[in-house]
Amino acid sequence: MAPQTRRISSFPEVVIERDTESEESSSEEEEANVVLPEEETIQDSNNKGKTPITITLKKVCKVCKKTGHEAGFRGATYIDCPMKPCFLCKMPGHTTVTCPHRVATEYGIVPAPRKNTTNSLEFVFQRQLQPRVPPIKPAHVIPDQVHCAVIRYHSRRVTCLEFHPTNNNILLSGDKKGQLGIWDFGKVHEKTVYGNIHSCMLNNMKFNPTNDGSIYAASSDGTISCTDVETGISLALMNLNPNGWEGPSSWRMLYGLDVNSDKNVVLVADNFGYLYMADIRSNNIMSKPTLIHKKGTKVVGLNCNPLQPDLLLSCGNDHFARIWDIRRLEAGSSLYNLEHKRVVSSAYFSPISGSKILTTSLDNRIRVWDSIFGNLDYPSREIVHSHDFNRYLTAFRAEWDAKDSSESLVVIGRYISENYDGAALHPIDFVNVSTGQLVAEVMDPKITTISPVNKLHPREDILASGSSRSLFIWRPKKLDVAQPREEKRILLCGEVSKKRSKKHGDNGDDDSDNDIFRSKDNALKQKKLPSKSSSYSSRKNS
DNA sequence: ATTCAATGGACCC
DNA sequence: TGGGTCCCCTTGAA
Repeated sequence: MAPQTRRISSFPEVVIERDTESEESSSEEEEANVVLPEEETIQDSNNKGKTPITITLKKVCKVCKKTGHEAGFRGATYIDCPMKPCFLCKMPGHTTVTCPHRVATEYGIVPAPRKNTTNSLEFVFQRQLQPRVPPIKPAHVIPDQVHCAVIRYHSRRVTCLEFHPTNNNILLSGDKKGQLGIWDFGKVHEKTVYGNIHSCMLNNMKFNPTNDGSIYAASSDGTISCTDVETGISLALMNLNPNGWEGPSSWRMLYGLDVNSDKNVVLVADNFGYLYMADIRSNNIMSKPTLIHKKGTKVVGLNCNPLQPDLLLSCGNDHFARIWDIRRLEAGSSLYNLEHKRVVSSAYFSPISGSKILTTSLDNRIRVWDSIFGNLDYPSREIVHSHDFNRYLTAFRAEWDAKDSSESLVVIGRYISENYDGAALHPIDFVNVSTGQLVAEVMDPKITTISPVNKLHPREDILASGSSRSLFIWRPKKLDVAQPREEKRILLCGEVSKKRSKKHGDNGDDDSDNDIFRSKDNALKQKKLPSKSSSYSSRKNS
C-alpha cells in the first residue's frame, strides 16, 4: 500500500506527447496540456502489480486532429475548428462566430450575377474594406404572450407536414416509418395515427384538390397512397416494387409529389431520376416514366405552378432544379435548368403569382429567382443560411408564406445553434427573401432539438414545425393590428430559464401527457419562471 | 454520465 | 459507374 503510493512520485512517468513539468502548469486552461492522472485507479488495492501511469495529453481538435485548439461546445456556444472553412458560409478565413452572415443576415444577399462568391481572396479583402458590418440582426423578440402546443405521437422523425385545405385546425404529418398522423390541434389532444399505409418513409403528401377528405402520399416503399383522412382507408395508386425486395439497385422509392389540379394527375418522382404520372379518376399510371434528372439520382421535390399547373418544377440530388412543361415531356426537354452547388432539397414556385422560385440547397444558400419570365441563368439572390445537415435529420426546406401577398416571407429551420442565455437553441427563421433580412426567429428554451420541417398555415398566423418526433404549433396570442403586417407578422419565443428544464417529451411518455399548451395565463408566465416550469413538469409527470 | 448506431452524400480511386 | 471511406453543432435508447 504505502510503498505503492510513494512510488508514484518517484516512478518514471509515461508521457504521451511532451511536456514533463506539468504538475502546476496544468491549471491554466488556455494552452496548457490536459493531464489525466491515473492515480486513483493505481492506488486501488486491486491493482497491486500495475505500474502507475500518468498520461499527459495535449488538446486535440476532434475535427482536424491537430493540437493547440479544440472544436466543440463550450457551454452552449460551439467553437469552430479554425482550420476548416466557415461552417456557415463555407468560405475560408474565418469561423462561424465571426462569419459576416451571422452578424448580419442581409450580408448574404448576393445579387445576380454573383461577384464575390467566386473568389475567396476577394471575399476576405472585402471584409477588410468593409470591417464594420452594421448590426442589423434583430434582437430576440420575446413577446409577452405566446402559444406553443406540442404533441408527440410519431415513433420516428417527422418528414413532412400538411395543413388541411378547409379545416383550419387539422395538421397532417408523415414520418420516417411511413406513419400518417392527423392532429386536431384546436383540441390539442385529438390525434389519430395511421400506421399501416406505408412501410417506410413518407416523403411528401398533398391533398386531393377535388376532395379535401383524401390525401396523396409518396413513400420510399415505392407506392403512392390515397388515404381517406376520416377513416384511414387507403388505396395504393401506384406500386413501383410489385415484386418486393430484389436488392437495393432495383428498389424504387418515391420522393417528390404534387397534384396537377387541372388535369387531375398525381405526379411523383423516384430515386433514380424518373417522373411518373397517375390519373386520379382512373387510378391508372399514365404513359411511361420520364427521366427528368440525372439517371440514378434522387428527385426529392416536385411542384406544379399555381397558375399554370402544366409548368412543373423539380429538384434533386443532381444539383439542379428544373422547369418542365408536362405537355411536352421527354428526357432532356426541360425549359430551364437552375444550377446549384450542391443537392437541392426543395424548389417551389411562389404560391400566389407562381412567378418566383425559391430553392433550398445543401450549400447553405436559399436562392430566389424573382421572375420566371426574366433571366433564369442566375438567381436574383442567394441568402446564406445554415441548413446543410443531411444525415440523421430530415432535409430543411424553405417554405413560402401563402398569406404574404408580396411573396417574400419564407420560413426555414436553422441547423446551427445560437447560445441563447446559456441554452443552445435552434431557431426557426422567418426570412424576407426580397431583402435577405431575418425577420424573426422562433424558439423555445425547452425545445432543444432542431426543427427541419416547417409549414405555415395557408390562412391563419400559425406555424407548424416538426422536430425529431415531435410536432409543434406556434401562434401569437394576439396580432397587433396596429403594426404593419410585414414588420411583425409572427410573434415568437418562449421565455428563457437559465436552469434548463427538461425538454419537451423526452421522458418516454407519449400522447396526452406530453401535450402542452402553454401561456394561457400570462400572469403566471410574467411572474416567475420557476413556478411555470415546475407546473410544466408536474403536468408532464402527473 | 457515456456510448452507440442509424444513415446520406461527397469524394476518392 | 461503383465500392470504400470519411464526415463539425443529431437523437434517443442502452
